[in-house]
Amino acid sequence: MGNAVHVAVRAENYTYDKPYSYSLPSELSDKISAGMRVLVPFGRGNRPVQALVLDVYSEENPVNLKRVIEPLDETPVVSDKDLRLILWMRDKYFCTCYDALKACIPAGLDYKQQIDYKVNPDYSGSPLPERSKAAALLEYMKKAGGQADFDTLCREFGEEEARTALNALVKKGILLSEFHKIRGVSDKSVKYAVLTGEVPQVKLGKRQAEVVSYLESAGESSVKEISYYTGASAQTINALRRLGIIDVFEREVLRLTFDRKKPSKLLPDPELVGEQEEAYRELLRQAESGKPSAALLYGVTGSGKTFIYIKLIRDMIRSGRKAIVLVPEIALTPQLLSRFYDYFGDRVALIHSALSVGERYDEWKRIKSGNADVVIGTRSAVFAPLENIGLIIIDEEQEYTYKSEQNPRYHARDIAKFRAVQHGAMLLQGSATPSLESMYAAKSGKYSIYTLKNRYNGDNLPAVLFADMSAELRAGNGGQISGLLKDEIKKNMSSGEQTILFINRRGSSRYILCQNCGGVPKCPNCSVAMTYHSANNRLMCHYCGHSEKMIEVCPACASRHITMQGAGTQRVAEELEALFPGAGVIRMDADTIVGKQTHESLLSRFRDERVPILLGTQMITKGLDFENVTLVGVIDADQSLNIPDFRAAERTFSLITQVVGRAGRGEKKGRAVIQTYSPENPVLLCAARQDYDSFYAGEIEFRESFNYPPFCDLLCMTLSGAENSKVYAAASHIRDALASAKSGEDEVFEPAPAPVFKVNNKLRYRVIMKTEDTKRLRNAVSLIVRRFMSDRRFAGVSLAAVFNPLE
DNA sequence: AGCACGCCGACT
DNA sequence: GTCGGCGTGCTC
Repeated sequence: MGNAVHVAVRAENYTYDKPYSYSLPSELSDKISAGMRVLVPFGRGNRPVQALVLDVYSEENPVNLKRVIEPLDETPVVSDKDLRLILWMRDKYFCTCYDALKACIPAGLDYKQQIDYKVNPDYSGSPLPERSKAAALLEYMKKAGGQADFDTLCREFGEEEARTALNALVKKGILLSEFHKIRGVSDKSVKYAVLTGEVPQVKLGKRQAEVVSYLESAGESSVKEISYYTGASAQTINALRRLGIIDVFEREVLRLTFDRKKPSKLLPDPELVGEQEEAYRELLRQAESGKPSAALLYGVTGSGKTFIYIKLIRDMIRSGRKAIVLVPEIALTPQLLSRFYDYFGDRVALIHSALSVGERYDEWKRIKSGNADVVIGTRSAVFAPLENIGLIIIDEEQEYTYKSEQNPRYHARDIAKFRAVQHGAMLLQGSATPSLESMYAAKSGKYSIYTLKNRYNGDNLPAVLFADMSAELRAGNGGQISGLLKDEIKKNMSSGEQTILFINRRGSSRYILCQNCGGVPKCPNCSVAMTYHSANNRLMCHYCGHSEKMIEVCPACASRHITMQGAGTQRVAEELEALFPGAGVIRMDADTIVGKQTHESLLSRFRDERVPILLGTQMITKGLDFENVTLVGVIDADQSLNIPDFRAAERTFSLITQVVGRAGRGEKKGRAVIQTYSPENPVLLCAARQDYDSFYAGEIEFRESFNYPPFCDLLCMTLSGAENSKVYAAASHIRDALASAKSGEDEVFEPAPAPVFKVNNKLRYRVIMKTEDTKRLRNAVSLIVRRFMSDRRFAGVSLAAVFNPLE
C-alpha cells in the first residue's frame, strides 16, 4: 500500500493523452494534491515531463510504478471543478488535457523546461572515437567552460545532431544533464534596434541594406516594426548585430493601462425604469434560484442593458456570489469599463490580451485569492478562477471573437454554460442582434428571454436612405462615394456636425491587378492574393506572414499598368480629399493602428478636435457614442453578403445594424446612407429598419429548409500536408470513416479543397459532415482522430476536427 | 513527439 | 566483429 497519483502528461500527441499512474514517494505525499503540476519520468528514456495531477489514490502495489520526481506547484493551480472542465474540454474539442489546462491558467504560470548539460569531471570510462560529432560537441563544451544549455548547442550543431550526440554522451556518463524550469517569461520589454554608426566592411545583402536604410530614416525602432516595414527576419537582424552595424537592446514597453484608482465613493444602484425594471426582476429571480439557467437579454442598442447587468451583479455580490462579464474586445468598450469602475471600484478585475504576462498573472492571483467580485474581460476571462460564481454575462454574444481559433478551439459560450452548471449560476447573454442559434434556443424554451424595445434616453432611430450604386455607375459615377452620400456629408460639414463612414472590408481586401495581363501577385507559400498595405507600402500575406516590396512592374508581363482593387480606406480617403479638399479625415483600420497611434488616440482626436469625418473598418462599429455624429455612411453594404458562407447574411445584418445605430446618439436626429448594388435586398432592408425580428424570421426559415445550424451541427475535418496525393488520400479515408459512423439523417460530403487551398506550403482538404446527434458522433470522431494520428500511412498529414466552425 | 529496440548492410 | 541507418511500437 502506498500513495499514488493519476496524471495527465504534457503530451504532444492526442493519442497517448490519457491518465497515467505514478507512485508518490512518502516525503511528497502530503505536498501533492489534485490540480497541482508535477514532474514525472516519461517514455522509454524517462525524460522529465510535466504533468497535471488528476487525483491522489492509494495503490495496492506501487512498486511497479515509476515515481513522481518533484512537485511544480505548492498549491493547486486549478480547482476540482476546473479539473472536470479540463476533462470535458478534452472530449469536446479534441485537444490534450494540457492544452485545456493552459487555457485555464495565465501564461505566467506556465513552465518551459530547459535542460542544461555539464561535463562530468569524474568520468573515467574509455575516451571517445576522434572526429565523431559527439567528440566535437564535447570539445566545444570544454572550451565553453564545461557547461552549455540545449538551445546554444542546437544553434551550434543543428538540432538533430546535437540531440543525438548529447543523448549518447549522457548515456555514457561523460555528460551530466540537469532539468530546469523557467517561468513563462515576462513580455514587459520589447526588442529595439539602432544603428551603431559602424561602416560595413562587407557588402550587405539586399534585406540587410533595406534594414539599414530604414533605420537611417526612422532612427531607433522596435524589431517588430523593422520587420513589418522591411520584411526582414530575425536572422537578418541577428546578422547585422554580429557585423556590429546595429545594436539590439530591450526596452520597457508602454502599455495602455486603465485607471484603477478607487473612486472616492461608489455610485448607488442604478435606477431602472419600465421594461428594464421588469426584465431585471425576472432575471434576478432566475439567478437567485441557485439552479443553473440561461437567459437572453434581447435589447436594442441604447436600451440600458449595462445597468441591468450592474444591478444584477450588485445583488449577486450582496448574497456572497461573484460574476464574470465577457466583452468582445476590451479596447472597444471603454464606456462599459469605466461604468464598472464607478460601481465596483477596485473589486473589478480585468483580463484581456493587452495586459502583459506579468499583469495577467497578478490579476489572476488577485481573483484566485478572493479579492475581486467581478471579472471583466475578453474570451479567456471565462476561465477566471472564481469560486461561487452566481452570474456569467456575455455581452454582444453574437460576436465571433468569443470563438478561439487556436487550440483548444473553444467557444466562450460553451465554457460559460459548463461553468454555470457547475456553480448553479445563471448565464446571461445580451445582444441587440442575437445569433440565430441563441434566438432559436430562446424561442424553443432552452433560454428564457427578456426584451427591451425602447432606447431608454428616447433617442430616435436614424432615418435611413439607400444609394443605388448601379444607378450611380450608369450615371457615370464610378467612385466609391455616391452623389447622395456626398450631399449629406456636405450638409453635415456646413452645420459643424460629424460623419462616420464605414467600409465593410470583410471578405475583400486590397490586391494588385495588372491591367495588361490580368495577373494578380500571389503569395509564394499560399494560394491567396497578396494584400496591399499602405502603411509600409508592401504586399503582405495574411495567412503566412510573407511580405515583399510593392511592385511597380508586373512580374508576369513587365507592364507598368498596375492598379489597386477592392475598396480600401486609403482609396476612399483619397476620394474624400478630392471631393472635399482640405476637410479633415481620420482613417482607422488595422493599417493605421500601428506604433504610437492607438485606437484611443484616434478616437479622442475625432471627439475633441471635431474632425468632420471618421473613416474606418469593423473597429468603428462598436461602442462609439458621439453626440455630434449625425450621419453614418456604409460605403459597400453588400460586400459581406456575397461571401460563400451560410452565416454571411447574419454577419451583414449585425454589422449594418450596429453601424446605422451609431447615428444620432444625442439630441440631434441622425441619418444613415447605405450604399449598395442591391437596394432591394431583404437583409439590408431589415438592417435599415433595425428590424431584427423580420430578419430572424426570414433567416431561420432559410436555415431550416437547407438544414444548417441551429437545425443540425456541422463537423468540419481539415486535413493538411505537403503532398497533395497523400492529403487527398487521408481526406478520403476520413470521409469513409465518418460515413460508417453516421446515423439517421446525417450527411457526409466528399473531400473538397479548403477555400484557401494552400497555406504556408501546406495543402488543405476539408470533409464536412452534417449531424443531428452531436453527442453520439463526438465519441466516434474522437476514436477516428486517435486512430488517424497513430496510423503510419498518414504520417505527414495533420488533422483538425472542429464542430460548428464560425468560418 | 521521442526514444529504444532490433534488424540489416558497411567497414575497421 | 561492431557501428550506425532506419522501420516499428510504446509511453504508467
